[in-house]
Amino acid sequence: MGRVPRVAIPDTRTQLLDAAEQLFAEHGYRGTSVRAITKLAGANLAAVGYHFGSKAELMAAVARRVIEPIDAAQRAGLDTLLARTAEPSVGELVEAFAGPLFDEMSAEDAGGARTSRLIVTILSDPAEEARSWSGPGADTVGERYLAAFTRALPGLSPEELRFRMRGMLAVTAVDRLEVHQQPTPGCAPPAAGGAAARRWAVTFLTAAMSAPPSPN
Amino acid sequence: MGRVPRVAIPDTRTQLLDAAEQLFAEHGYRGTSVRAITKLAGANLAAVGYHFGSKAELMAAVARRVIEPIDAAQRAGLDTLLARTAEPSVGELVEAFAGPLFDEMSAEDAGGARTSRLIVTILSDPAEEARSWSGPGADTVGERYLAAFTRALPGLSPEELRFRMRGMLAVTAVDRLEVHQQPTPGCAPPAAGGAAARRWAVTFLTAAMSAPPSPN
DNA sequence: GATTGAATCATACGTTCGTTTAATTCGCGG
DNA sequence: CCGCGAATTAAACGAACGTATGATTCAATC
Repeated sequence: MGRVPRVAIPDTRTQLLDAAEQLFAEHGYRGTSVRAITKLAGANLAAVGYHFGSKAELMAAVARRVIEPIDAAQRAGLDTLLARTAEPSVGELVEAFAGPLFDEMSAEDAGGARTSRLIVTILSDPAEEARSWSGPGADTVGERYLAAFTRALPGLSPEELRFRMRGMLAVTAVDRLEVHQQPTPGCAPPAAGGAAARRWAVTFLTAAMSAPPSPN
Repeated sequence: MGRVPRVAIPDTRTQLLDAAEQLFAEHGYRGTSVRAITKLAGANLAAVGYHFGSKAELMAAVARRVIEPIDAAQRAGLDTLLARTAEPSVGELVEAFAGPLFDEMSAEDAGGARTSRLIVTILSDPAEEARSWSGPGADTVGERYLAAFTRALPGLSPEELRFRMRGMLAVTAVDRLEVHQQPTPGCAPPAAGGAAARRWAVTFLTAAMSAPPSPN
């Protein structure tokens, strides 16, 4: 289906990816037109169709490019952790899981803001298309962390553990989201920046994950 | 600007609100057309313009109707808490704050799924319009809880406390979101339902909120 | 029974959307 | 110098969008 250029990697392609990443992050998938993307990229309107096939496939390519380094960092962090000890602590697992989400979304540069916004856009988009944007990679690394947390937190039911892991993702994603989108006039900006938020998140999430099981 | 009906409360109006709430929750604001809303409501295409003025004002009305009972329950919970003791515990504050978010979004009925989905839609919509949808009421009750948490958690910087309160909202909203939108084929459904999720959330969030301040 | 005004209706307007088509440009190997 | 294919371009397509308009229905009022 998707027409694929046969030989070289044109510069227009990456410029389209850059423009799409920025605009999708700022205005959402449906709020961004192909015309706006190609205009920002300095390309022709038909370039999206030529290089990616459709607007949806362009979004999928953008999502893959954004998620891949985060996924790799989470995977590597778990690998080094398991290479050192067979039973990592909850705090170490939280750090390895949530840390990359902050490293790739550093608040200092504009790219971090776009990344966090884009991830929330993907996670919260009601379209079924969005479910295929992230790809299967994120699931497998999630399953590995789930197994590691299961060993670190005996006595916790699988359902409650899944709830807590969803909470981890929610805290990192939504926090970064509001930081970047809301000037929040009545509130002083968090001048500390992304480094502080990363510490706060690890503290917050380690305590949350370490909580004893709920009484049933 | 917005034409307002002068005398009675027509049934069409609430049917439009119901249909809009459902469709906005399922497909997002931009993904829902006025035509789809009026068709589901069994009303004429022009009914939205007549009763609400525009699609955006309809969304604002839907958001107000959804958020108001949650806001009232949070306010009432804090009131009864403060009437009993001047210094509520962290766990009590978490229960009073996060509890209504689960009560209004009970997983058993379809309305709860719509509500949670809709709240996430509002929170994550990149449009500036969305910022005015929730109204100022949520801010004031949030400020009251912030003050109460400040007294319950001395030694925590205002910035870190704000981070943690954002985390509370994120956990409840996004958890409910994924529960309802993702069948997650490889995962058994959380048969326990909303009551268990509410206990899990209170446990999770109480531990998170009670964590000692991060080292700076 | 005529009048009034809220409510609903069919319909059209102008715009914007994603996609497609066909022509054109351009670099490079033959 | 020619031709070939990748890349880009201009232009148009049909569809769907939000909104506005004017006619029409209908129950309550005098």
